[in-house]
Amino acid sequence: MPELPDVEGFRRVLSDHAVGRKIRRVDVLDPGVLRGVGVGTLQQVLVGRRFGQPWRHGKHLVVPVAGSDSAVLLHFGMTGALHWACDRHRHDRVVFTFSNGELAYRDMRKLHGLRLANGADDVRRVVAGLGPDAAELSRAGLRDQLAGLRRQVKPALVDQAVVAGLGNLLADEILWRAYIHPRRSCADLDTDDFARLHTRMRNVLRQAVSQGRVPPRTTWLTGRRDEKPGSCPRCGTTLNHGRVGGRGTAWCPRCQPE
DNA sequence: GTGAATGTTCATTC
DNA sequence: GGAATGAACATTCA
Repeated sequence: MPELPDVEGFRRVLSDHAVGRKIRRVDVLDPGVLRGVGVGTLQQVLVGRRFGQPWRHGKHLVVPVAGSDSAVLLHFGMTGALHWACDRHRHDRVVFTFSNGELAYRDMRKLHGLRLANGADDVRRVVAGLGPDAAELSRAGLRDQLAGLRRQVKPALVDQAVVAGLGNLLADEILWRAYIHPRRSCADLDTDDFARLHTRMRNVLRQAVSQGRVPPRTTWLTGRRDEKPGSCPRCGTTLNHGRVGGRGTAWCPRCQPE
């Protein structure tokens, strides 16, 4: 689930409820999600302190710890989420308790997790390997990242080192809207292709970010692909399904010619 | 039992 | 060196 819009939603959850509140407790229900930090250290650094304003780059969420140079780094893998003031769930892995409620880091598959950065350099290293954030990317910026790459366009879009924040579903959604076949080479894209790609990307992100998720609407490709095969929301043609860059991919054979 | 699932990383092979 | 592929991580679901 978590792509850029979802992580932006988690950022808002944190920002709306938890920022500035004193952290009363940190309960690690499953140490399996802690990466490179132990339970004791995490509690020592956090309990009694407050979170500062969280920020996001791509799918990474950085949560500064006020009054220290540490920061909690969150990545949600494929099944992670932040929930506020919820009933305990079996996949809650870490729970932060504040005076006004609880914040749970919930993750079924535990593919990623929670790290602790010590100092600004540590934080910088997180972002260092990532491309520009998809939501901030200008048209020229997008072209700069993709133009001339001898790769298929979909694998390039989901490569976090090229553009940060797009995942499997969003990439398919954007390509479908831009009338570009996922297997086309970046090197083949012309000025019009880049223009459409950028416009559609911004549009999809704006709508998805406002909802904090990729909307399940049936006017979106994302809302139809699970019907297997499902039909194109625009022209009604039966969708194609295949593997591109090793990932399950859906596209409309009519709107997105090879 | 099998395969696939919205993510990332590492090894291998062309 | 780049790019594509497959496996690995842990867990659930069809």
